[in-house]
Amino acid sequence: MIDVRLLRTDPEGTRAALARRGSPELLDQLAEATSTDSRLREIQTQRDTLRAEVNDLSKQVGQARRNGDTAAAEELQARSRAAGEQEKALAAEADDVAARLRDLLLRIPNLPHPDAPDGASDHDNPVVKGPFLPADGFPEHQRVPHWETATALGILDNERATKISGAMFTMQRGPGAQLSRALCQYALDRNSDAFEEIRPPSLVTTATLTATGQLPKFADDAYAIERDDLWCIPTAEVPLTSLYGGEVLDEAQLPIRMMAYTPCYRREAGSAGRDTRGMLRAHEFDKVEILAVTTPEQGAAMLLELRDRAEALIAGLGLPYRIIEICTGDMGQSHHRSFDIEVYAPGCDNWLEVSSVSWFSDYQARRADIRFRTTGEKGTTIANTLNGSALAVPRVWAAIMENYRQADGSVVVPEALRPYMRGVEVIGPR
RNA sequence: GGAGAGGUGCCGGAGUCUGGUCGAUCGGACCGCACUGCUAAUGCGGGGACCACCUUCAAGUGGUCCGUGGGUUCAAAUCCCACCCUCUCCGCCA
Repeated sequence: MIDVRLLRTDPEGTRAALARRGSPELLDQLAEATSTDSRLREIQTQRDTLRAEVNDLSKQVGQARRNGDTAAAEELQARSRAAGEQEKALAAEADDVAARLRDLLLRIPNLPHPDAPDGASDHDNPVVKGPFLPADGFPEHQRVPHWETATALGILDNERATKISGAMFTMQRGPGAQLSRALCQYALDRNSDAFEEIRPPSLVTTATLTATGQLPKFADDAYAIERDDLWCIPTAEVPLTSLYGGEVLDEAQLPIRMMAYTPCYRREAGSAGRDTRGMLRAHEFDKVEILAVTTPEQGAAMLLELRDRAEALIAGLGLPYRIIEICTGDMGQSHHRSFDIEVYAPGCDNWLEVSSVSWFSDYQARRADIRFRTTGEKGTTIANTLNGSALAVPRVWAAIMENYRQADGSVVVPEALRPYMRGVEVIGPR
């Protein structure tokens, strides 16, 4: 959620910043929020005045009763009742207006960072690093889609996954299953120098899913467990961001760095029929997420730290990659500034998004109510949150199947993963 | 799932039966000052969060906050209802 005060103190700047996202309806919403906000404050002021009157009269009633002056007490009581009735009506209106304002604000996206590139869609995302490709290109034996290679090797069994759970579910077997786990372990181990490992719940409350921005706007993308009013997490970002929700931290604790491996659940509501083969898009997948809670000043540097860490993981696997920056027209609702790491998959002849690193400024932290206090100073400040996929397992798995495929159809295990593979160095036919 | 107990400020813990003088007793921690060669001890003083108004530096005024949300009342930490969470016992269970 953006700060309502911005609408009052810098309406022009706020409007200009949001205009960069390229959505005209958004500016209408903004105008509506602004007028709703001033209406709310007007009513609140009136309501508070009436409340003060009721409070004051009530005190006098108590006083009169103690003095045994029943007549005066009853007269005061009647006046207080009348004021109370007016107050009640105004309070109800204030609650209505406040609810409308909150709903509007929850749907207004974050302001893009001044340095975020302008653009209308994903076609305008500039490459900011790379591409890093092998000097002599890709040999013919790497031009095989991973699903063919992996199915032939008996390590991918999507047919049976579909039998068990339906379309868009995947299943890895044997060394393929080991490889998935190895990637998780690798990503966690490589960041354990600075990040606390968390094993959070995968089912969360509606409030938790609202804090990170998935609700109310994107309810269709998430799996709901209605009977228990819980939701399956689409990413570890959701529980980790809310971990300190509702708390006031000490500035000295910041930045806080956390990481988690979790399964991720996505309905992929808008993507039916897309990427149906292989491992590129599934309702359930594994991911290691890295996340930070910082002061506003620490945000910019942390964004680069997370990006560097995500990049190091991909580079450490010897995969061809590039880094793109997300332009204003392609940014997610909560994003302030954001980078994607893409790996090249020669078999699909596609750049695969394997990591997305984002700075949310105080947008999520305001929803989650994460604040910090500076020692010796009054009041609190809303924190900043950032996160990045350290490693999205299935797409990296797929990229390995294609980039490490040998002429005989076997797949070499990248050096960095071998410690986790029980001695398997090459995945051959089973 | 059943029975019982409980949820109050940074922490501990009163207040709830008997509604008003309770944003809240007391203690600890913390901060400031005094005392002390330094520490400790002691003494004195100070506290939160959030919203609006007013100034917009400081201060001030009003409102809200005693798990959450409703209700009763002139007035609710206190009475009523629902829900959430914690603890103990029972049941079930990897």
